[in-house]
Amino acid sequence: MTETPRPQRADAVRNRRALLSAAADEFAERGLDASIADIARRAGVGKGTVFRHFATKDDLLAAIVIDRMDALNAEGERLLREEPDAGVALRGFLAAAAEQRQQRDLSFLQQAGDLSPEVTAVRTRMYDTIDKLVDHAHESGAVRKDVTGTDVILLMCAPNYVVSYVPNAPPDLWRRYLAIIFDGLRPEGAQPLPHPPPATTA
Amino acid sequence: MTETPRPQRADAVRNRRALLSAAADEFAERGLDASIADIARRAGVGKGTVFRHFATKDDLLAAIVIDRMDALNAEGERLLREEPDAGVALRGFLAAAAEQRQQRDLSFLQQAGDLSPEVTAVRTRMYDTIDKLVDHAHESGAVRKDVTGTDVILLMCAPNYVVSYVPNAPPDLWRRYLAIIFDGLRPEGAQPLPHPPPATTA
DNA sequence: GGAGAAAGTGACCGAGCGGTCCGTTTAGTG
DNA sequence: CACTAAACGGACCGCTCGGTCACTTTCTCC
Repeated sequence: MTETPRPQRADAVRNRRALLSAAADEFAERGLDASIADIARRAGVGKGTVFRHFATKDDLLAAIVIDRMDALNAEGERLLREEPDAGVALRGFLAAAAEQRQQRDLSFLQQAGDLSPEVTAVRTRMYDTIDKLVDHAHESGAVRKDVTGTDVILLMCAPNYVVSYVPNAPPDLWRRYLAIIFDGLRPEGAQPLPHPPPATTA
Repeated sequence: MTETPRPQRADAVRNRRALLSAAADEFAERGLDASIADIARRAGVGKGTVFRHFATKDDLLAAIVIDRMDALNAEGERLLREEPDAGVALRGFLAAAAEQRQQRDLSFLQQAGDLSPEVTAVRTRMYDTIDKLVDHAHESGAVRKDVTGTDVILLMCAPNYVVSYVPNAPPDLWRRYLAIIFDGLRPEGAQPLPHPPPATTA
């Protein structure tokens, strides 16, 4: 039943990879409204080629988002499996998220809404992983009980956001703000939170 | 020496006010790329009128930014004068900042860079006020010593940022995240910070 | 109420965008 | 090597945007 969809031509796979990489760079430098023309030029191909590989600009963006979220989720699952200290695991995940986004300024990723069912799927998977990390951290007492997985998802991107307003920020300044926020998550001396958590994000 | 620059006509001041209000609303709803044409329509004037009052779109934005930052700074100075508990004062200021930005979604304000010397001036004034609030909080022991004024400036907008990813968020959800972050600023049980603070933002 | 300056208006311009289309090039195959 | 389908390229289209300008309307003051 499975069709044999004639493998892609060599130049096509090469160009697709170049395009993905150029797009990530370009989005990183100019934000979400980097132009397709610039991306094409950076990848050394014509504009038409971009649309041959990705039907719309959003599809191109979705491909990048899926790639990164998948990698991040994999790291989360690895920590879940291999790191016995639940607090260290959660913090390690948050660090990985911040690092990935800092490496090439990928903060634009956050602005990407629901681009496609695939994006929604990989995001849901990642949210599940985060929920598990937070549950374990609750059980081990590393994180205050009134903080939910959704809270952590929301706070996850805050260090990068904060750092993005520092011109020429050193590449690991985010560690400072992650530390402050993580301290806010710890149970010691925590004040009761003034507002119920939001429902889980769809 | 002071010239007497013939006061503005009545319709001019009326339209200017309408324009500022319409622009704030429009920017709040559509972000920074709300179009001048839409703003003009909302204010009930022609497009040409917008440019009569504000030479460029950036000038219009700058006028709004100055307005809001000035108000916020005034509140900060009031707290400095009237609130004896330095911890309460700092927290009150952060709450005022979050509230102002939430009220009409003004998160776009953060994205506004250096639009004009006036913006830079009012921003510098506000930063001074924040520095004083933080200094007092240090002295009274309400805030950990290794957190600087610049840190607070950077973290100030994080609650709004976080909430902006919750669809149909209740209007004071920001309080939850301000509480978490503020807990991270308190000296009790704080872990040493892993990275030096950035230099004061110009 | 009338003169003149100030303010308002919307058609218009040029630039840049995402996306299309078709003639051309090129990788794979027997 | 020759042939074909896949992939490429870039001129082109329609649209929207910020900003301009010549003309009209409205306020203000005597």
